[in-house]
Amino acid sequence: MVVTRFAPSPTGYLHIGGARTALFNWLWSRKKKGKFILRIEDTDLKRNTPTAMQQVISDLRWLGIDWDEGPDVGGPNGPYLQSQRKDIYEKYVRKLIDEKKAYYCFDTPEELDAMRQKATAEKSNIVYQRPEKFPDESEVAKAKAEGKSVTVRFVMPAEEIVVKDVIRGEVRFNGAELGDLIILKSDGFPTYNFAVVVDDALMGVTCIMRGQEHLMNTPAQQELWKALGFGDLPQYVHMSVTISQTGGKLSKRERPAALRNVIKKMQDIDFNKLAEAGSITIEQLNSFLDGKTTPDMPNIDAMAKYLGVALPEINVVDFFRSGYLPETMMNFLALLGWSPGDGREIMTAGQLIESFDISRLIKANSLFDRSKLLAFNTEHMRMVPKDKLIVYFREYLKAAESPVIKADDKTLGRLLELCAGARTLADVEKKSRFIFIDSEKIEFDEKAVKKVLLDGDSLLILKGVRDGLACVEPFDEKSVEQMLMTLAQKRNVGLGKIAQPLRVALCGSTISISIFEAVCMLGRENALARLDNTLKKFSR
RNA sequence: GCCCCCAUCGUCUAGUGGCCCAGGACGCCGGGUUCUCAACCCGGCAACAGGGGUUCGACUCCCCUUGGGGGUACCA
Repeated sequence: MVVTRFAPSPTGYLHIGGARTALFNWLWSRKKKGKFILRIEDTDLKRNTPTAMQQVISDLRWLGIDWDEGPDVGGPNGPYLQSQRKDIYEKYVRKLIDEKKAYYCFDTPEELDAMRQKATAEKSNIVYQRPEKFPDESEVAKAKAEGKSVTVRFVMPAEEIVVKDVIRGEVRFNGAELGDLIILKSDGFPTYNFAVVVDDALMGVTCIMRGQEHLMNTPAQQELWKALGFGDLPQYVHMSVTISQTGGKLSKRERPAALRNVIKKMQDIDFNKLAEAGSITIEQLNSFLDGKTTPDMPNIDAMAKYLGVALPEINVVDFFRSGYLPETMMNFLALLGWSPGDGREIMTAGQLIESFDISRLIKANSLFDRSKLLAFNTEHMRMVPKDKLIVYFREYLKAAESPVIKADDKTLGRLLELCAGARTLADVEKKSRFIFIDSEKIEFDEKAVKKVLLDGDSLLILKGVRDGLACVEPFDEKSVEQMLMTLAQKRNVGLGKIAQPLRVALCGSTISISIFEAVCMLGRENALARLDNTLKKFSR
């Protein structure tokens, strides 16, 4: 049976690279009717965020990924939080020490740092010098009593280590250059490289699919696996990584970096107000602008909101907030480094599972291209069943705190219909929100007013439109359209000359849903009042 | 510095020695349709990083160069 896993460390929201790794593991387990495990790698106490695990879980669920074993659903191989498996790791560390495959060390971080610096200065490779004789238990007890830090290192065989990778074939490493890695930290927790091996083996993982940034860790993990006597090695699959448009691995750093660039390019920023908006001090802001420190994501987001700039989406939630569908994300991510081979691109989860195969994973890194993502979303907006789309839309509106949320499901459905061909849920919201806000709160786009409202005899035309709307019967989309068409014919102008001024008069901008339908949704009274308002406001 | 991985249109990719003067998709450009935006329809531009081999024949195999990415932690 194929058993795959996704093992994030809970440091924040799930970002797009992690989501892709999770997705491939999930697809493969589903395709092979095997198991998919979610494990949380939280052995670094310093880095863990208390809410991060929940964020990762909800992001995965939003994407449509489920798991057979995990911290929230349980399973026979738990616990699924590494921080709760300390005793298990200790047992295996003990085993290695007893077999002389691992040994105690008493170096302080400062000493190790000095060794590294010396090596860098000499431009030589840093390999830990294994002692002639391994410290025994009495020495350990003594060191502990003296308050020295105690770690455990694995004895790396000084020979060629060949890793068989599904994507890359045989990759050769020199064990002597790898050196003895620490497997148990002085705080008693295992290091990543050790914990992964123990957990993957104990949880029965047969296929390890992860980013190529882990390829260098693999020879050590493989040797550890063998030294621990865990039997058949798992399949290793080191996928290409997703790189960002600015170059480099797609990472959380991109959002702060983008904000920093925006701030530097902008003129007349009140830095005090900006810091206040971001809930940070002016010193912290300056330090951030100098590239020395990075505020937390909520502070970054708050500042971006204050400046009215859109930061590049990096985390799964960013895409949700920008109005993308989970179907889109899954589909698009799956096509980064993989393709079904028959030219199909737009696919449902079912189709992805059906056609997925690790043998078709490609070696080269790929760039995350937002304009193609937008095109994918446009397709999925069309494909998702209407009732499901309404649910998504409502979730989006809620998160965006949009006034459109006041609408009932029927209206939401109608709005979605009217916006057939829209690229994102955000577009639908933008085109319809004017219907749900008070007339006094309509914001007029300066350009639109100048170009459409104050152009020619638009205001005069609007007076005619007003009279027409006042008496058109019945007050429905058809009749309104008919009335406006007749008006256009009478004045011998195109419909655009009538509809555009009306649009700007009612919604303040040149972009909205069908204006005939919008008029009806507003209702006669409302529409007339808003029209009067506008007329009064812009008539000289 | 050292180690590892990678290299087809701007981007995602198809391509496993002849089917390829390289196919699809997004984007872009031109045109059409339209009450706006989007969508839609028609047409167009656009790539095998460079240099050596191997072979009757290389996008496909080998080597070098260049370029890109990753790693080099008591992070994961």
